[in-house]
Amino acid sequence: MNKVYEIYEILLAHFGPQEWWPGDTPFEIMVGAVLTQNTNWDNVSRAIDNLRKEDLLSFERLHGLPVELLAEKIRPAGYFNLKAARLKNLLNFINSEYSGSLGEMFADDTLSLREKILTVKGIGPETADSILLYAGNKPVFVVDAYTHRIFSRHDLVAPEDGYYEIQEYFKYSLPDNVDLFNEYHALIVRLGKEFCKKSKPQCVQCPLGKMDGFKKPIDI
DNA sequence: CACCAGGCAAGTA
DNA sequence: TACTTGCATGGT
Repeated sequence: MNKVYEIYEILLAHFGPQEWWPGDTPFEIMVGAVLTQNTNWDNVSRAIDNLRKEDLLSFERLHGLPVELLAEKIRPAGYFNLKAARLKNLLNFINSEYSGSLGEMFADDTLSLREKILTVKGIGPETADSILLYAGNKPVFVVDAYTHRIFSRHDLVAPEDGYYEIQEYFKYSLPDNVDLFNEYHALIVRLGKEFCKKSKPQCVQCPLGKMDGFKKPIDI
């Protein structure tokens, strides 16, 4: 039993299943993955509600919407001009490469699809992996700022480690399972929000605080 | 008032 | 290659 899996079990027991993005369409999940870049999900939710109200949550409707109007709809998500352009880039890519069909896109080989998505301007590693995991149900582990902060504070990865080093660490520590990757990332975000803030290094009530083999609780 | 939130790309040296 | 900066709304 390795520490990475051990932490997963502790978090699941402590928080319960997070049920991220349940019941939504892959298209809506993909849109959310772009809108949530460096942004609180509450704000993203408002933006998605604006799109839903006008029945714009489909490839055809969103692809046909001028970028200026799209920006206006997603204003609450922040960086709205930037994100409108990024969504357009992604939709144009799916249109030209997969005839606008997400089903066709996700039928592609996962690793080559990942490489192709990464060529879209505005889609980086975390957004690409979020789309693959949460919209496409592909076994790809998503690394985010919380993952880096939590696991480096617990001395399981180095502070200078980048996205791919951390992703490899998780990949080789866990079974290749979509549901596990889905739940684990959601649990990490939950833990980060509640116990591992950027400006508050001390995790007094942190559920990981009592584990053997860690230098926890983190003292500052 | 300051700081943060489920990043990314472009600019600088 | 390794930092730094712009992007922007809404909650605490």
